[in-house]
Amino acid sequence: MNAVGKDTRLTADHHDSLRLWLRLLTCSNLIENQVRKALAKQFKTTLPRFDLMAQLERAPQGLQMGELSRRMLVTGGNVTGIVDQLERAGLIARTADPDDRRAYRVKLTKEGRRAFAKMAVEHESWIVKLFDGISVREQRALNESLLQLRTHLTRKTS
Amino acid sequence: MNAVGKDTRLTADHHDSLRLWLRLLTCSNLIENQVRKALAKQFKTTLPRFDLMAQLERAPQGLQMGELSRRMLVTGGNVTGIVDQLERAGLIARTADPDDRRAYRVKLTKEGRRAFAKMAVEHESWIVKLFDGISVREQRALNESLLQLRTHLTRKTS
DNA sequence: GAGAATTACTTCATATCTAAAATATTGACA
DNA sequence: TGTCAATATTTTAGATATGAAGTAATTCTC
Repeated sequence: MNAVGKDTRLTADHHDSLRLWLRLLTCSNLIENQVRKALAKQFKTTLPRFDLMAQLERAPQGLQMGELSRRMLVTGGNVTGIVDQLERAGLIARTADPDDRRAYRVKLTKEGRRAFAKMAVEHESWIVKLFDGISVREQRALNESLLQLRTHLTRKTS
Repeated sequence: MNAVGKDTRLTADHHDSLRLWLRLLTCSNLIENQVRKALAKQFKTTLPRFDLMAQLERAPQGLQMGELSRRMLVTGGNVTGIVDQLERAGLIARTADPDDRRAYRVKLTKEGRRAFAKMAVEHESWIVKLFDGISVREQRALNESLLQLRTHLTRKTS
């Protein structure tokens, strides 16, 4: 392949990456908007609050603020605000961390667990409905590709 | 397949959809965070501003506020705020729409076009770097899958 | 073991973002 | 042609977001 041919190919690849990123973002935003609207309508809550509760649900021993921040891919200041809101609503609680007096251990309250359980069932059904029509084979392929991409990005951006 | 078997399979599929969505969101957020930081560091600007300018770059005749809102997948009120900021910075301009006195036609200024051209080159190189290490074949496959998904979601959510 | 660097968290200023209400203009239609 | 729903935009209140600065506790290091 000559120099011009190579340049052309590289340029095309560049545009491929860009287009890939834009499509990824669009798909993500389309789903996010649907879920946000459904959460607001059916449960009077928001996506970040649901996300935070979902993180806690998977960690019954509780999570530190910093750990929540890392898992949710948002800054610490942001987590403070969301935790404040959920705590005010009685859905989660800050408990003292026995090993580190700087840190909290944030946990779901009993009411929080009950509320989340209800929302999680509905949430899953919304997602299933959104993907309904995409073949299981295609979904599995996408799932696998995105796992690879996530691994790649995590390594690259950490 | 008996009833129990079918239930099991359906449940597994449900979890597949959910996991697919979470991976999509994570990948999207990881890239978004990188791009946001790079835009802030190198160009003292933000992702929504860059996005809005990118939309205008592709539409030399200008776009109405509502059209920007639809293309960016955000609400109209949000667009008002971002346009205000960019206009204050002299990068875009609201011009009267000759056919509709309710509407503006938002356009890049000459300075806006110049500024965007510089940013776009860098932006593309960041994206290429982020995907560097994922094979071209894999990127194309993902690209194709996401196009399908986008089409599917657009139909489903409109 | 005292001082320095690090870590965990909050606070602050500012920029997005949404949903809903308000304003102005357009277009359809009886 | 007057009325009235629909459309284009802005404004408002409130919830997320970020980055940076501040406070408190821990850990590293000599």
